[in-house]
Amino acid sequence: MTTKVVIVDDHFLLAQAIQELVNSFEGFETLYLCKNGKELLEKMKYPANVPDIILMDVNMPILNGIAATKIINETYPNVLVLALSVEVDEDIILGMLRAGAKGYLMKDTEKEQLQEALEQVIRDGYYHTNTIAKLLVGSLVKPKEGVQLKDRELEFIKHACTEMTYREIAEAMFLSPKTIEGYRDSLYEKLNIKNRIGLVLYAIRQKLFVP
Amino acid sequence: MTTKVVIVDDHFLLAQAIQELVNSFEGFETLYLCKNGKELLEKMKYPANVPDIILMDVNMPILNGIAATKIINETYPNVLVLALSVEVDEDIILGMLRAGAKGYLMKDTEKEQLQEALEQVIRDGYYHTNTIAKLLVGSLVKPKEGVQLKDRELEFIKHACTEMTYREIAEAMFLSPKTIEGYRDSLYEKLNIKNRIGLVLYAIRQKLFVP
DNA sequence: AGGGAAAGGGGTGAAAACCCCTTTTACAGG
DNA sequence: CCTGTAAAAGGGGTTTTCACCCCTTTCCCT
Repeated sequence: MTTKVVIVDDHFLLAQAIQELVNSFEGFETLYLCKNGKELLEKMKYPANVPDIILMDVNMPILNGIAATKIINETYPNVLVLALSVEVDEDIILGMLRAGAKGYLMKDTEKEQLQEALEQVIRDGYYHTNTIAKLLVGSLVKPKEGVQLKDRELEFIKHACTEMTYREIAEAMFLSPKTIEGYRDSLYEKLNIKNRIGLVLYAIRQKLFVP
Repeated sequence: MTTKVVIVDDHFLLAQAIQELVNSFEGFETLYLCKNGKELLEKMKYPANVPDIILMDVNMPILNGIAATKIINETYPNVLVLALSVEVDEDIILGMLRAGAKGYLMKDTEKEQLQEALEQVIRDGYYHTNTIAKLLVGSLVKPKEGVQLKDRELEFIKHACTEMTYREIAEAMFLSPKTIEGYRDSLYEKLNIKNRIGLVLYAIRQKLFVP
């Protein structure tokens, strides 16, 4: 019996291309392609459309890979999700794995490695390259220093990433300038930074603010 | 006679996949794949390896698409370069076109569109989607406000994107704090910004500084 | 030779940012 | 009801930044 694969990727050219690759592997066939997570979930409502393996892109519009994977894992625990991405961002990779992806393939993978991944994930239930394995270990060593930011602080940070003065930020947030200064000071403490530039850099690196 | 195509992309899986697509088109065949511009130029030293069309990724290590395209265009003016990228950054698209690319394909292109592009570039010498055409017009309308920054100013901007005070920046650049303030003030003027945050945002958006 | 950028340096006052510490307010839990 | 805690607001003093002025030196170009 052949293993049924579904490819979810908004880069349609890539999706079609991978489809041809997968179809060329013995014992594998592509059921259909999807452009995003939403489309995939719609399809999978019909039992005939539930595959064995989903090759899932991470960066997609509408319903991204992480969210989609999470839902898949809860709804169809027997479906194996393999992440497929150019993204090398640690947070994103870990996000996918936490969401229940059984492996993470870079898009510069060789043809043979894709086949290997598909076969291993069927056999063992997971597939991890050395790169990803190393990352996993790293994330255990450094447990992601859980600096907990409150809603109001996040809002403030976003404002701080503009040319507004603190007085203007205070007005925009309907607070006293002094309160804003309070937010700022406690953030400086928590995040171990010295001035507003540090705050902006933190925000950008944590993707709280997109420049 | 078949049209010979070469695919240059460090995402090897994608490259292989596109290869299979291209080979499935009537009248086209893939000569070989390359992982970057350097590899391509090495190959093309042998006349038998000079293709009719190059499908060129933009983001590559070692020798990127823009640089490679420029060299190809000077050395082999008869070779048609089609850019192939996920990149939607206006500067990069324009860079590729200025470097001599005959078209710019998004990686979410449909199979049929790729075939169309290959055929049209052979027939007419170019291929542009509506999206790209619109971009081209836009770039003519807004002639890229040529704010000319001097070396010393660029150096200062990079320092300004850190938690250093101006005094510290002055020390790092072996200048008087006053000179630094001079740079700052004239940049505020030139760039039409009000404070250091604006400068940081400008630097990031212009890719002078990568966070 | 002279005019004009470009680069480096300087002064001052006002505003903003920074830092520490207190008070008020509000509200949940014993 | 009282208490503890956390958000909000504030006071006051120091440093930094900002936004104006000003000057000299160097170097390039016609």
